[in-house]
Amino acid sequence: MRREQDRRNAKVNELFERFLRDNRLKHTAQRLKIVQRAFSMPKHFSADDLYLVLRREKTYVSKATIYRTLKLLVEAHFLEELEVGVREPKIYEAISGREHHDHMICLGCGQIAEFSETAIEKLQEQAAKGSRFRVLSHSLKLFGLCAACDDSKA
Amino acid sequence: MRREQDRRNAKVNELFERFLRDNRLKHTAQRLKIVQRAFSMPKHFSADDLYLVLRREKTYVSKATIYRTLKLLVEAHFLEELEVGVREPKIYEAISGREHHDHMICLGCGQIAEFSETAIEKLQEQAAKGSRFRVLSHSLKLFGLCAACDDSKA
DNA sequence: TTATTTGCAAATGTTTTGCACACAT
DNA sequence: ATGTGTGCAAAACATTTGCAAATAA
Repeated sequence: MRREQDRRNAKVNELFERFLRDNRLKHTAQRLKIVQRAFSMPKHFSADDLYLVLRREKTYVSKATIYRTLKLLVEAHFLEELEVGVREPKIYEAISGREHHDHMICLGCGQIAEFSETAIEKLQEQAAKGSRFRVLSHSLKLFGLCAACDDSKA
Repeated sequence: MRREQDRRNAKVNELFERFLRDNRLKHTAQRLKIVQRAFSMPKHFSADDLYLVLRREKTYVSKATIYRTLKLLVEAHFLEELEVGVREPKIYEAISGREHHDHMICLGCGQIAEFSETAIEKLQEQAAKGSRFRVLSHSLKLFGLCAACDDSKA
């Protein structure tokens, strides 16, 4: 579905340009490259993954700029940030209108799978309400073994 | 309830000494001090908090030893480790036979409150089972504003 | 023109580690 | 005696930041 991918890219570009305009930010070659690639990366990637991909295709953008731009994209809700472990790099994923979801992280191979349970969300809200806590965001991660790693360990 | 606290300390000391014996680890002054204080700290503390408390009471233990011992205590299930943010220090809390619980972290004041919902746990298991994922542990954090911070912002 | 943005190198801050010495067993 | 544990300083390492040069508006 190359056509499909192209359409999505065009859409992202358009949204991003509007975002820049609206916030009086500058439209630079680096920012555009970063956004484009961020949306054609594997579902989960780190700042360094992106840096390396760009550089492999001869697009030299400094890491500082990668970090600054990813942060920008998270604030603008183009990307979501996922903390997998304290000393590990942050993982990013494109949002593109998808609903929030949670993650299952395999301790064997590092693979990250997604799931969502609106019922869980409801219970969270309920628990928070009990302490008059206003939930702004949440993070639910299951750590364990994916089917493949579990089998190979059996 | 000073009496109560003393009893708990005695119990922890006993359990810890058994743990050391069972694992053929050495019974050192530093380890004992660290464990004692870890169990009489505020509910949530960082390695550095503990380091500073010890040092205030003239117990000089190196940070390296604090870190090594806290790691040991987590492995031995005396303490649990809580990741509040990627670039923030890890937070520890004593377990002492309590059940697992989740956390609500106030973005205003940093306060950490606890809650637990067995219903959520059940739903997690269910979601995981769908992908043949074996859950070994999980982390659920709600980020938002505690009642006080929410009010002061209104 | 001028306020942003970039790239570089240096700083950050928590945690880990190598190594020589000290110490529990 | 000898294998562990400790303290120190240095390393690790993802991310951030100061600053001067480059560039979009």
